Amino acid sequence: MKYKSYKGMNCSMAQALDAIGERWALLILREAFYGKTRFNQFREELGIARNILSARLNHLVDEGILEKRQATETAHTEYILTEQGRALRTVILSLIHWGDEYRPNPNGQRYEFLDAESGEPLRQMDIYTESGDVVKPGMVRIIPGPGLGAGQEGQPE
Amino acid sequence: MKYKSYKGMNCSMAQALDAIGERWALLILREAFYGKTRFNQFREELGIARNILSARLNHLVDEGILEKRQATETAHTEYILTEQGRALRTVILSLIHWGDEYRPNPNGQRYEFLDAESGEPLRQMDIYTESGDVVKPGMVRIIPGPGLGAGQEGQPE
DNA sequence: CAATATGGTTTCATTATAAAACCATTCGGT
DNA sequence: ACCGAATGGTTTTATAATGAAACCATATTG
Repeated sequence: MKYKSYKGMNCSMAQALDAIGERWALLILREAFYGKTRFNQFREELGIARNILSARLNHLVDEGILEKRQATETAHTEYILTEQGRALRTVILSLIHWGDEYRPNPNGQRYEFLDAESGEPLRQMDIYTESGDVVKPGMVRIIPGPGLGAGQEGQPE
Repeated sequence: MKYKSYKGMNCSMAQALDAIGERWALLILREAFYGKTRFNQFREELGIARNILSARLNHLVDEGILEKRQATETAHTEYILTEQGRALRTVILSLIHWGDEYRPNPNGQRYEFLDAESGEPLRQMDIYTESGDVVKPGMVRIIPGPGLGAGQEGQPE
């Protein structure tokens, strides 16, 4: 793969987008998050071309985000989220919340989300300090870390 | 526009990805989040081709995610996050956190994030119930909402 | 044993991206 | 007034990714 890859940027977000930034990848992962596991489930739900779906699933398996399994007995293939894949839930839910807010479906939300244990609804995704206060938009301060060559300073939004 | 656009899926996450899912878009928005505002700042920081950067900036302006301004006096152009754009901070920070965790930069993080008011570091992005409990991976329950159902199943095209 | 389900791969036309060249305006100095 | 650099683009042209359709190989079902 030569066209893509933001490699050479030693930046973790670019690496993240190398793993999941291709067209369809996040929608596939959303379906996985919703519990879909099979090739044809993804295909039918998303209307994605077979060859592209195949390429994406292989890529996500290579990246360690999905795991490919042969279901015993029934002998069909399953694609299951790994721990890395499940860790993308914050990305997925942030996107869904943003879309619900700024690009809403005229018929209302397709799904609603609850805590499986308590049955409580979820909070909107937000940014918190370690002591639990909400950080307001524009109030994130960005400071250089060890991975940056000394000098440049990031500014608040 | 035939290649892009996940239209026809009446799903807010697909709409979100139509707005910000193209190659480079999220990296541009990250730079905007970091305080960059100018064409050449984006270009130099990201190494993106001028024509593509131009196309992306125009698209993000059309989507209402960036606002284009003529800086008074100095007469240079500025691209500023709108409220919609700032609301993508949860998406951006989720991606950065995931990348830091699973695709770390060998030299360490490029930036660290603090609450501008208290100076406190930020929590890892996570999912919370309305009463403030963390929802563990795999413990989100997804139930059908009003947008699902009646004669509209993700009919592609 | 034929039909169907499943999970693909191959081919080819279309579309997006990247690099480089070119362009127009403004600004700062002499 | 003139020169050169800075800024913010647009226009080519080659290459790479995508999408649709056709094809294929096993398994299972009836």
